[in-house]
Amino acid sequence: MKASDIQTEDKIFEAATEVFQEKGYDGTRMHDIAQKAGTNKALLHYYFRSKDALFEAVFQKLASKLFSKFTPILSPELSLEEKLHFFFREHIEFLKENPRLPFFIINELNRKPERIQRLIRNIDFKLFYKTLSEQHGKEFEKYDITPDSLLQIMTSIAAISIFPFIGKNFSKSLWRISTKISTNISKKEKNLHPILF
Amino acid sequence: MKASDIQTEDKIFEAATEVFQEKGYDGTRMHDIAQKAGTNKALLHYYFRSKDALFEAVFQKLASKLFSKFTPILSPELSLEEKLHFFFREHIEFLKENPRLPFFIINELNRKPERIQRLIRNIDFKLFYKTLSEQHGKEFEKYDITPDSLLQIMTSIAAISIFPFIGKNFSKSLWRISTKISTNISKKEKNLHPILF
DNA sequence: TGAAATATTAACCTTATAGTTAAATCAAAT
DNA sequence: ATTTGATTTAACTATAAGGTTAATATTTCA
Repeated sequence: MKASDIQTEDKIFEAATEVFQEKGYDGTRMHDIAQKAGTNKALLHYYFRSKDALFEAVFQKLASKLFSKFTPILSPELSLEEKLHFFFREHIEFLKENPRLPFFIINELNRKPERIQRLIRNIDFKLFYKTLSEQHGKEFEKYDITPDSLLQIMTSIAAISIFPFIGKNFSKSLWRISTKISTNISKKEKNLHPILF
Repeated sequence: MKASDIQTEDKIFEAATEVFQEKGYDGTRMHDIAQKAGTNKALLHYYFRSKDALFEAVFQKLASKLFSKFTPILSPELSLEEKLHFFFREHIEFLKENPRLPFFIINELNRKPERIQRLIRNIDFKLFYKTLSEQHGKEFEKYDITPDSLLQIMTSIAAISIFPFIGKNFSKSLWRISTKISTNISKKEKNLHPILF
């Protein structure tokens, strides 16, 4: 095995990771990945057999990378409040470094809904809720949190932290304009479209 | 001009609307649209010249359809609280009927960021904030809402209402499993993956 | 070293897809 | 009914994209 072996395979994998995240499966060209990796198409097939297989490898890696960030929620050392703080701090920090990741995952889960089953199969929700209940039962009662509302609450928390990254380009543009409001004098106050968002 | 004129063009447009929303630009095949519309490819080009042109028409229609839902926010007749109620009720109702719309818009805004400029160009944010201030100035002061935090708050509101639809397939699966928790006895409490979401 | 295993390249193949064309059909007005 | 212009169809073209192959280069290790 030569020294550049793993390097080349890694280069391809990294390039694929970038391009797939950026363009999605349908928008990605094998040629583009090869170019980004500094090699040629044939090598992608040499190492990964097909576009599907390469994509699968990238997806699995990225999905577990994202989902592993949720581990601390089951940690017995943290209070509910600490977990919330931890979640927002760590998770948003992570998303800053991987801004395209949530959108990518959601997009591909939508393109191939079968994936979801495979991802979720491994979760034992009963055990999950039981564990949380044992750790935070009193807090749950205090806040009237049931299995159903827990899921709702967590969805909202996820929404607030993830959404700005999903609509990043859009938010950024809005932000840029909105900051101008404080400093700029409006030049013309004519036609306002009824578009907010 | 014959009677079936508008009908055929409309059929194509509707089919295109469905397929583009479902698969995105890259994932859409002209052939599929033609089939769904009950015609053939050549007709798509006859009426809409190119895939790009057809897509552009669909996108513009859908974008204005979505954005027009935000109009009531500037209505002088409603209080801030009424607007919030109105927003959640109407907007979520609308999303129930067009579940793929937000994802579609975000996806395509990301694929062609230039679109954002064109969409946002028409918004006079200064006037927008001024109008809202005049209508709800006291409430804004009371809640310490500034131009910046207003945008943050609206992003969070949008996030909570839109996100469940964006991650719909995923949420649905989670929900289905989570409701089982209440009724089912766990068969095996073995391997729990550290995956939450 | 030199044979075997592994890596790399360029040229080629096949299929899928956007787009075209030219002929056929149809509706309506003269 | 004939002409005219719009509509529809099927067959075709060009190209882009995924994938293959066979020849060449490089590394490893007996």
